[in-house]
Amino acid sequence: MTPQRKAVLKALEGMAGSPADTAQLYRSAKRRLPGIGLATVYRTLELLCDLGIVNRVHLHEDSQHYELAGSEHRHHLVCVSCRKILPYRGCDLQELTERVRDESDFLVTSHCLSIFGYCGDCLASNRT
Amino acid sequence: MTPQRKAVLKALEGMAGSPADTAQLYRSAKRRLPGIGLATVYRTLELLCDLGIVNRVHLHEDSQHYELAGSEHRHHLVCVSCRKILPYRGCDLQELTERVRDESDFLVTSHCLSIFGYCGDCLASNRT
DNA sequence: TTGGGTGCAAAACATTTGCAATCTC
DNA sequence: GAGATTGCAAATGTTTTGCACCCAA
Repeated sequence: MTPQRKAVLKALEGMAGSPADTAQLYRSAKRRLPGIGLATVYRTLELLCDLGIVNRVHLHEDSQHYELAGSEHRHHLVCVSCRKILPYRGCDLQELTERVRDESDFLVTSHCLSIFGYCGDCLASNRT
Repeated sequence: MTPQRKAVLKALEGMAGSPADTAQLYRSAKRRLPGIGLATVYRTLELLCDLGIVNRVHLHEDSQHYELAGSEHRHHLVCVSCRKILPYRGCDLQELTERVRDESDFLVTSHCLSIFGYCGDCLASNRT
C-alpha cells in the first residue's frame, strides 16, 4: 500500500458513491498527491478491480467509470439529459441467473445493466 | 443509398444475427467493395443507427459492436471463455420500466443488459 | 541488493474530423 | 451544377507500455 494507491482509494471514497471516470479520479488523486502520474492511476484501478475492492461500471460513455465495491449488487440509472448517475438496486441477480439457466445452456457469472432515461429533476424542469 | 452503404449493410446481413465490431464489418465490406474507407464504415454505421436500421450493442469490449435492428427486443449472453455471443430474449422491457418508475423518480427510455458467463460448449469441453 | 512501484514519454488503439476529389440526382 | 458522400491522412482521446529511477525490506 503506497501513497499513490492510498490517494486513488481516497479519490474513490470522495465520489460519494457515484461512479467516476479516470480523468476525475486522476484530478482528485492529484489534489492529494500532486506528483502522481496518470499511468499509476490506471495501474492502481486495475489492481483494485482485480482485488475486488473496486468495480468497473459500464456507462457506455467514452471513458471507463469506477466505484468502490459495496456489499450490495447494484446498477445505475443514467440521465441522458444532465448525465447524472443514480444507483438502482432493483435487480435480482439470483433470479436472472436462474432464468437464463432455464432458458439457455449458459452459466451466468456476472452481468451489467445500464438504464437510460430522464431523471426527476430534468423531468420537472422540462415541465416548467 | 451508395455502393458503400450497401456494402456495409451486406456486411451486417452476413453476420448471421451476431453482433460484429467495426473491424469485422470493415473487412467484410472491403471484400465486397475493396476501395471502401474505414471512416465511411464508421459514418455509415452511425447513419444506420440514427435511422434505427442498426443497433449499437455494448459488449464492454474495446470496440463497439453493431447488429441489424430486428423487431424483437433482445440482449446478449457473452461467453467469457470463447467469446461467443448468444442472443437472449428473456428481458421484459415493460416490466423494468414500470419497476424503475415505481421505485425511483426516473423515466426509462432505453437500457442495456449484457450477461457474462460460460456457454454450453465451454462447459461441456471443460468437463472432459 | 533486489524486486516492486513510480513518473514520464512514447506507443497503441479505436474513433472522428478536415478537406479535396468524386460521385449522385 | 449543387450538394451530399467519399478516401485519405491527420487529429483526437483513452488506455497501455517501455524504461530508467527510486524506495523499502
